[in-house]
Amino acid sequence: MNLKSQVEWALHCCAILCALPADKYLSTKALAEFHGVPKEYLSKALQALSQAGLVHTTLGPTGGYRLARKPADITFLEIVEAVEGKERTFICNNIRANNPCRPKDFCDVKPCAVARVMWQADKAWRDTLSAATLADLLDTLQVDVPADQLASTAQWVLKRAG
Amino acid sequence: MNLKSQVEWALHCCAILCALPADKYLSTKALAEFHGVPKEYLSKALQALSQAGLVHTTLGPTGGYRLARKPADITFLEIVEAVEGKERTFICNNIRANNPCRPKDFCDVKPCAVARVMWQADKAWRDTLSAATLADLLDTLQVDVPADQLASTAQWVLKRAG
DNA sequence: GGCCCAGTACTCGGATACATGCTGTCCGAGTGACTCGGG
DNA sequence: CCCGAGTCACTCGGACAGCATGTATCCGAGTACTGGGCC
Repeated sequence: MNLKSQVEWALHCCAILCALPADKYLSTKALAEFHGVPKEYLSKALQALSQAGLVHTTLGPTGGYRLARKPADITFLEIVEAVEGKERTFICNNIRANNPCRPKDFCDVKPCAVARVMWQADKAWRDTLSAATLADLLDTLQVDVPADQLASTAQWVLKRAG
Repeated sequence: MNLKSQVEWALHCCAILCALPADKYLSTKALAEFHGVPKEYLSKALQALSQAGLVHTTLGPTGGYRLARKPADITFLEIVEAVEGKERTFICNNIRANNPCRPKDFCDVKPCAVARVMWQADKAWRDTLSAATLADLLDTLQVDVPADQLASTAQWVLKRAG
């Protein structure tokens, strides 16, 4: 049970898109070159972000992606769910129904007790992810990454933006 | 990114093993029939539990599995990790290293900021799972499941125990 | 009758096929900006 | 100089291999019960 690598790519791409002027777009090609990942496959992740309404896209030359909202209004959870789907990680097949001691017509009022615990953990995971926004990530990067590297990266983005 | 169905099976099997007298064992065959799952494949999950030291096993006609510890001393996390592995769900490939604006010999002191957030969520998930024990599950079942069904199930287990 | 021993039936455990889904690639359709020729 | 058709670059979406992992199955190794033979 691993998250797909597309999740990592999507998160990093969103971080880069934060450095983009409001009226500009950055293409899949630029994002793929920046991160050193296959362009065609990365586009799948970006399409998912687009369908989820997290990024805005335009066709043609100068086309590409930009964030649809402010970094403070986009959470990690939204990005992860856009790529991985919103389904819970634990799927309950209700195998308790196979219990031979159980009446055939027995009707459960509550979900399986095992599933409830697993879903509670799933919720804790999602709550943590929804508490972190892209703006928080940017703040962290301000501390972690040397200023000159941040500046040159921003310039690289600006140069490739259309 | 879904948990394997073996996780569900392992959890339910542990719940059933709780109803077992301390000196008895329950075979894979019995557990498989009880839950309506393939015997051979279920044995894989039980092997994982055995290797993790959560259950004790014996060979021979009266052989099978039983819990290695008291239900209050076995957490959901231990069972889940026994089957799914202890690795984090988010694996960081450090794609920030591919940033063209980054000095080639740059050495990171901290893990990637994106990964840190993802790992924090992963920790929240695991913390929730490690807070729930099999004893808690039994308490929940006492409330959810009719007493007669619990009793007949316990009797079924006793009958199949060797 | 009691004890020992070989056989048997049953169990776990590892090794082996099949299916599903992630990873990666390719190509065609559609769209917007740019270029260039004509008025 | 202005306008319009054509060209180009880019996105989007689907279709297609390759591979890893989950799913399912089979067979061998080992152990406890069982029945018979022997003392």
